Order: sequence, then C-alpha cells, then structure tokens
Amino acid sequence: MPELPEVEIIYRGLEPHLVGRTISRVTIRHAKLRYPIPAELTANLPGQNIYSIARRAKYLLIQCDEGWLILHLGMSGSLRLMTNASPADRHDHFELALDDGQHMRLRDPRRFGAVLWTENDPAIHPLLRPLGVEPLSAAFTGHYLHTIVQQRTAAIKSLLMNSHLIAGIGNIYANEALFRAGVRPETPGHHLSHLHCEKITTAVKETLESAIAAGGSSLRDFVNAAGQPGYFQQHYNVYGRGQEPCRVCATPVNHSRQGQRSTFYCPHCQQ
DNA sequence: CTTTTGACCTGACAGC
DNA sequence: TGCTGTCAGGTCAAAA
Repeated sequence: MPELPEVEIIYRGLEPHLVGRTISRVTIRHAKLRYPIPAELTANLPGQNIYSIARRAKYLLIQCDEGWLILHLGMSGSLRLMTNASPADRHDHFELALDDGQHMRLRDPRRFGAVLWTENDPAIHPLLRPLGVEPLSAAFTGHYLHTIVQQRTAAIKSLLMNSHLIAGIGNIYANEALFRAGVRPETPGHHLSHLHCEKITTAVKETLESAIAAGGSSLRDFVNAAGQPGYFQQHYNVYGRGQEPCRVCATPVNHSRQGQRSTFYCPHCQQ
C-alpha cells in the first residue's frame, strides 16, 4: 500500500513518538520477509535509544545508539503505534516495545517488506547506495531529468519508476504525475524535450506534495489509526479509472499494461 | 550498460 | 460453497 507520500506521512507520524525513547523489547514473529529479519535484533536492540528518524525513498530509517534500523513496507506493509498491545495478528511480524509503554508493530501480509540493521551510514547500505535523486529535493530538476532520459529508449513511466534514477515514485504517482504533465506514459525517454522534462518534474513534485498535504490531515489520528492511513481518500485523475471519463475532457481513460504494471492515461490530454 | 522478465507472497474478487 | 484465474500500492536478480 505505501507509496512515497504515505511513507512520508508515516515517518512524520512516528517521529514525535519514537525520538528520545528507549527500546525495551523486540519481538520477531515471522522473520521471513523479503530478507530475513536479523535474529540478533532481539538481543541487541533493547536498551538502545532512538535519536532520529528519516525517510529515504520508501525506506524508513531509525537511528539508534549503535546503528540504524531500516524498514521497508513493500506492497502490503503497515505500521502502527499502540499503547495497549492487542493480540498479534498472524501477519504481525515485527514489534518494538518502547520504554513509555508504546508498541510499534509491523504488519505485512505479503511479506515483501524488510527489517534490516546497519551499523554504518545507511546511505552506503547496499540497498540504499544505488538509489537516485529524491523527487522532492532541489536536485530533481527538469534539467537533471532531461540528462538521464535523453539517451534512453525506455518508456518515461518506467524511467520515473526506476529507483536508481529517481527514488520512490511508484505506480500510482507515475500515472498521476504524467497525467498532470500531459505526457503519455509510453513515450520513449529520448523523445522528451527539455520542456517536457520541466513539466514532468514539476508535475511529480506537485502530485507528491498534494498527496502528502492530504495525508497530513489524517496525521493527528496516526496513533489510533488502525495502521491504515490508506491513500488519504485521494481522488485520482487516471489511476484505477479505466474507461471512466477524464475529469478534464471526458474522454474515456485508457487502461493498458506496461511491463506488468497497470498504466492509465487520457488519450486526449496526454499526447 | 540498458531493458525486460521472473520471482517473491497473501488476499480480494470475479466467474464458473 | 468451492475452485480457478487475475490482479494488487515494490523492487531485486537474472535474462535478453
């Protein structure tokens, strides 16, 4: 479920509750996620203080005394904080108990998520080091996008979703951003002009920022939420709207498949 | 090097 | 009520 805006909201929601706390207990119920959860966390994390939290792409980074806990929610992961720990569900795989009695619980039915540990700077972790630019950072400019797509034949949607180029744009927001930019998802990278790239970077930032802003309103309920901020009741322009009329021009939205991912676009608004 | 495909998992839903 | 097939918000490794 989590795309970048949701991970950002989770990060903001967790931050005030975790920073400054001490980990009192670690429970691993099912270690087989995308990578095995390191068994030694159970012994090594308790007693460590939490200094800071950060987000990089869709990874959540929790800085402790002796290293960093790296979390990824995959396709179906969710995190929630609770004061009174209810009995664990069969998909509740990992849990941190804090010194103030709160519990942070990871649920992930499909188990594509990850819980990792590193004692080094997470930026050089093998999974994070190859990541490209953060789409919301000042480094993600039309000029930058143009330089990377210029010599590539792959579809712009695939390029936007390539985390080694731009980190953290998932299927929903790739579709939505390209609608906002007025660019067809299957356009080969090297067909895009500098102006196209300016429009796309602006559209990516605006789309992500508005989703985060919409999610911000549910932030207040984060602790009590059932761990499912959902997609903030986003109303999408094209994603999931195959055959439905475009909100701008009423042309039926086209639904196709690129790679093995669903692609949606308005044949009139996106040329 | 770039691009595409397969794999990892479970659950929800449509259709028979 | 099953059963089967398809699809789902991610992303790495291997193949082409």
